[in-house]
Amino acid sequence: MSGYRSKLPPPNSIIAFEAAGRFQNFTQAARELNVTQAAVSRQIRNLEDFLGFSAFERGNGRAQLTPEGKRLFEAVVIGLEHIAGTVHGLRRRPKKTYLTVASTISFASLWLIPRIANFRHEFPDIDLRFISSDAELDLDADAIDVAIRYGNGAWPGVLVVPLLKPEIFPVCSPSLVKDGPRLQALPDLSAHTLLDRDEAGTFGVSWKTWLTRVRGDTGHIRRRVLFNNYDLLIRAAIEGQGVALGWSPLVNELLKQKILVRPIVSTMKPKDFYYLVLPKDASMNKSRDTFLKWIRRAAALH
Amino acid sequence: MSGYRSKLPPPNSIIAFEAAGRFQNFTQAARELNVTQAAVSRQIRNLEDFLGFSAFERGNGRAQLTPEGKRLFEAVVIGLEHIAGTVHGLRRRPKKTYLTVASTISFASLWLIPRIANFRHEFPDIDLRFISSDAELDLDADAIDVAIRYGNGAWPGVLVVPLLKPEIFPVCSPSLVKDGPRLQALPDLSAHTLLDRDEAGTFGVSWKTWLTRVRGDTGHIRRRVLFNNYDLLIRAAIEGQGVALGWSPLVNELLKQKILVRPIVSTMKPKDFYYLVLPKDASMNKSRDTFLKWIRRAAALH
DNA sequence: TGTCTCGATGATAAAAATGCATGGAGCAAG
DNA sequence: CTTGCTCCATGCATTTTTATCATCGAGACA
Repeated sequence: MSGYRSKLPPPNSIIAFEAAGRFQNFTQAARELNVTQAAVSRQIRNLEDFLGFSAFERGNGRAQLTPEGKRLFEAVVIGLEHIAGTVHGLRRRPKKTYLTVASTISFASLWLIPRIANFRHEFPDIDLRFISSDAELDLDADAIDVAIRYGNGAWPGVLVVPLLKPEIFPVCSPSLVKDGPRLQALPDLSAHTLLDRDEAGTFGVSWKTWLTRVRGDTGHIRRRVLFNNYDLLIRAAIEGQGVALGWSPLVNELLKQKILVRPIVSTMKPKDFYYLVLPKDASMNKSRDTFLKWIRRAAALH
Repeated sequence: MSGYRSKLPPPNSIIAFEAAGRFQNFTQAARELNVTQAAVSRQIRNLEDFLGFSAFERGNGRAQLTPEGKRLFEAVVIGLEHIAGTVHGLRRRPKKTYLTVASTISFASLWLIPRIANFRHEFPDIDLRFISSDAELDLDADAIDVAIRYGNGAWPGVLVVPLLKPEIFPVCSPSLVKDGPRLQALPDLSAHTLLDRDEAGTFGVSWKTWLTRVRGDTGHIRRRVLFNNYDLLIRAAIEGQGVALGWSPLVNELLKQKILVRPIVSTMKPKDFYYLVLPKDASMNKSRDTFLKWIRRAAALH
């Protein structure tokens, strides 16, 4: 007996292979594994280098298991499952740790919450507590481990890491484009109801500001409806009540699912960012580091 | 289902754990895996961090599996064996590759050959061809992939990497020390037969040179026996026929096994090294890289 | 014919594994 | 009860491995 190092492909590649084989799709496997597609591609390549044959038949836009690949896949599933089952039975979960995450209401409801299921699933041992508030919170006083703030990053007494660069552009429901008045270029906005953020909102860009920045003047505005809550504003847009200003990271998912569309390509790129904000004395905290890694990756995928 | 990344310990640690569990000894496991004991120790630590319990009971100079560790070990063996068996059946061995290694006769017989079994075992797919010659060979003409040469490293047209720093000191058989004339300090050498290298040998240090360097003069020499082959010379020393000059990397193994001993601590450190010598156009060659990695590690362990 | 999606790949950056050197703990033998 | 072994742990530096980023090309779809 001489150890499995020489009898088995690189162990990491086996894990990647299992996921890739299950989905027969590297991209999906990558998503599950929380890595990029490129990483999976290379891992599979490593595996195949070791094996000396192709485990996947690439080609027509997909990756299908070859017959050998399939045999291997089945063995891997059985083997890993055997180990994983035992591990599961034996493993002593580390004490649940609590992690407090603060963000604005709109960011939480439109960006964070929709993605958080993935995090809970990946890291069931980390209990999250959310604080959503548009006021600027005191990290220490509220025992906040991580905050997400929009602004210029110049906050004293905290550590600051850029997370997302926003972009602001008109969005509306697909039905409005189809059935409502013409809406293809900036001047067409005059014929529409504009859903606007109540200026009382802390930050946020009003249509007036946006039009001034993008076209130079505001032009004629037929009707404005005001919301003091971006979440409600977007909901109104989804229902076809008018045209809203969509914030890129926040509405991306809705655009992707075609619940909202961008009738006009004009866009505005504010100087400010969404930042991750950490208490300055950020001591070693595994849960927090896990969360940070996760959220930065989630942000990279928009 | 969410992928084994979260259900299994770091995959590499599983491989290390299997070896460590099998030997119940990190040091031996490390040897098998071709890594240091430290590496194994850390891998086990990783595993245990994930598990949340100790897989080994350390303590009295050994590492014994805990009951949980044992359960896990059994599961791991079954799981890995299942995968490895299938891999074994499916794997297409890469075409055997031939690797030509040149060295001096003495280096080959005293250092390389004794260690090469390990290499063959680790990398059965690499076929080695040896060229042993004390003449300086032409790497290209003889299709040599790797040569080991002793000297100052100033060879034109080749790549040169230091491998071993030699040291030269008297050695003899243990019985000679016990039963022969007193042999504890330099002057005692006068009473002994000195086994010497025929000066015709390309390099090599004669007793005369050695004594001059170490003591200033040669003193009285009772009897010299000459060999034109270092291997034979060492063999004579082992049989108790006299005192030889041992070259540190070459006789280390014999010293370790107490087939030879060092009656006198005086030592001489020549300026020259054993070097690995590669053809300058060293194109990508996996077998060669594997061999280089192996030999450098072997050299690190003397 | 554009527009998508999917996988591959070269250049780098980030992360993990390893080596090295060293320390402490037990154990065995003088 | 000291000395010398062997064995595991660990801080620090380095090497090796992995992953990312940014692109590309190929096929699918409309």
